[in-house]
Amino acid sequence: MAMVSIKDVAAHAGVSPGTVSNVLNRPGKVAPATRERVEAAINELGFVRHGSASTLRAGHSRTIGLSVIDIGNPFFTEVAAGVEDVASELGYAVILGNSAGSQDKEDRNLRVLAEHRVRGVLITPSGEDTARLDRLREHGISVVLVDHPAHRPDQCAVAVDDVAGGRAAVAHLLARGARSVAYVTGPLSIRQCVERRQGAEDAMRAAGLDPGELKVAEATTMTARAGEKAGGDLIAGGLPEAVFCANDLLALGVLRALLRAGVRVPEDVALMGYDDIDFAAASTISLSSMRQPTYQLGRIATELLLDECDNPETHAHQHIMFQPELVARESTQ
Amino acid sequence: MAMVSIKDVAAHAGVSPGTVSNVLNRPGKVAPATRERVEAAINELGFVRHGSASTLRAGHSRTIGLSVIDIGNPFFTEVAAGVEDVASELGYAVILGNSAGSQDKEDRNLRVLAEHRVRGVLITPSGEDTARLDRLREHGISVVLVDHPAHRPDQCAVAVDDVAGGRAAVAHLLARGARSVAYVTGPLSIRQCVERRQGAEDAMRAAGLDPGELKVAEATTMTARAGEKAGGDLIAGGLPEAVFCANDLLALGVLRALLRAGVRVPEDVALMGYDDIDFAAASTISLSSMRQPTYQLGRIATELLLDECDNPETHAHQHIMFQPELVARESTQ
DNA sequence: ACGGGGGATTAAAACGTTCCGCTAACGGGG
DNA sequence: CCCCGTTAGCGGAACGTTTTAATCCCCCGT
Repeated sequence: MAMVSIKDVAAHAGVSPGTVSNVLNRPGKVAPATRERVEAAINELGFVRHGSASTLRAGHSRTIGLSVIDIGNPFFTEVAAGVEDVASELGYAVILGNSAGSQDKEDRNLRVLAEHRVRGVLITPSGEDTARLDRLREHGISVVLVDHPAHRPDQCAVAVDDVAGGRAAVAHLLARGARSVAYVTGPLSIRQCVERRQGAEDAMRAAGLDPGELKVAEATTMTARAGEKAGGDLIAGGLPEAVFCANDLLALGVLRALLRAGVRVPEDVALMGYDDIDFAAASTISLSSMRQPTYQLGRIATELLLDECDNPETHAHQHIMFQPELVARESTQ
Repeated sequence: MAMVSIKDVAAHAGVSPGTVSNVLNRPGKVAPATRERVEAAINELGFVRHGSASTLRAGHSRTIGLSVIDIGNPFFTEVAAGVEDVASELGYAVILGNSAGSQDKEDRNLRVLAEHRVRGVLITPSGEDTARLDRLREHGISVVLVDHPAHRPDQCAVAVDDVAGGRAAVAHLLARGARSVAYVTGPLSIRQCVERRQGAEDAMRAAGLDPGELKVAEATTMTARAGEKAGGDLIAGGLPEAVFCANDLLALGVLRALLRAGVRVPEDVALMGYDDIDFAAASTISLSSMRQPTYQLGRIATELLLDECDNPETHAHQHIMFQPELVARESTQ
């Protein structure tokens, strides 16, 4: 519990506290001999800068917040890895918040972040309520949206084109010769699910089919278990020639249901997932999927955020929209 | 950027800053009428307490650190979910650090945590170097080990019995009639891998077999890709009757290699994983595995840590050792 | 009517750092 | 040898909160 402060270091090195601070923050400003002496004292005493004091005085911290919808989902995990890598490279700490889809929890998390006077927040919002984010901005906290398009022009956002993704996925299925397609989706309250459906319908239309014929099966959660159930329903209701799932977890569940029922994949039914999580390739019948630059999403969002924080005058807000990439594997031949 | 401080609130409510502080921290101490007036002022002005100032003065923060080895591994993700839930319930923020198996990175992360004067740290250490953790304790930061036995008595730790897990897994395989068993492991620098092997050997011994006959295949990483390669090697080198893998990712890879080669699972080869991640059950041939109370690991570790922080005088250090549970699925019949 | 007790509130001193304005010292050009 | 420019280092105020000791005020008992 030996709290050694900058003053102790100063005394030990025979300089003033201000000089120690300079060694810490602008080493170039201090004469080499003095610097060495101070550094020696720091090591000898085991001094660790008090971040809170620093934040208080300097007016800003080296901390960012990350608020995700489901830390259990490999998609967000990979985003978090990207965020953590960049933040750690630049000496920033990451405070993690898991909203678990609840706006209440998200609010609580944002409040904690505000109290910590984080430099900025990376968030995949749970809903479309932008007021809370604007409130953060009023407190001088930058906000970058992750996997979500921007609400407003003076804001950075990094997203992936879900409409294009849905379109490419279904176009791929149709190109294989499928004429009937089912869409297994998560809750349609989720923006991504809606936009992927929209893309799927676009693809039907482009192929001269009636988009109304896209058979939509809505699962209550986006898990393998829910996918298995949806797969069973599909079998009971008459199989289409191809199935497009809103994410890989659903697709793995559907795959399992089909194989159990003796349906051959892809011969009888072609199957596509979305996200290209690791397990898509590792599945026994490897799963075709739409790859998103997930890790990059996290990296770039963090880079934008820190640029906005560190260079507010030169920073240009950007709305980045990635294009997903089709990965064809066994499940679609 | 309207930084409204406790002083502004005080002025607006016609009280002193001290009273506002009391409303915030010991609402009971202040007369109801005054309290209401202050609360109204807080809402009206949109005041948010400055956590750093609070930390600086109070000498401790409402923040804990979480340092894991691989945030991409579903095991740690689930631990993190448990940690986050408890922390959030008690109003603590969680600073996330991903050591990615590198001691350097872990060191950097611990330094950041120390600077933030976190209340305590939850860590799954990358190696066996305990000095760094002791240094944290000297700075008054409590440390709780997660998925790792305690280094010392005056310390909490929450772990799972890996020797027992390895023993149960291989005993299960032997009980099915297997006489030859292979162990597909991650790097033997990882404690868990070593202990699971030890348990496996125990089980051989208990069944009257020579533990030296356990065929050990060491993969460089604990991923499905590495497992697939190991599976190929196994096939090339002559198949055992049963395979035990150090985690589920490896097992899924082995499974894929076997099925591709036309080996029937479990008829020709029985297969066991470890961790019981969600994808074990979702695999086409569902995978038998050793279930660990992963989420609970995170929850309980956090509860212990916060108890140690909040009730230092009554807190009793605990070394909790969970027993893993065998989950038999298709891959072992 | 007076003194005292106790609850509510205040004033002021920290906490450890940063940063700004100053001084002192030094060296080179005139 | 003086003056000026430059640079190193110092002193001290300020950041927003918590907390302790002191003050105020009201009311009760005598």
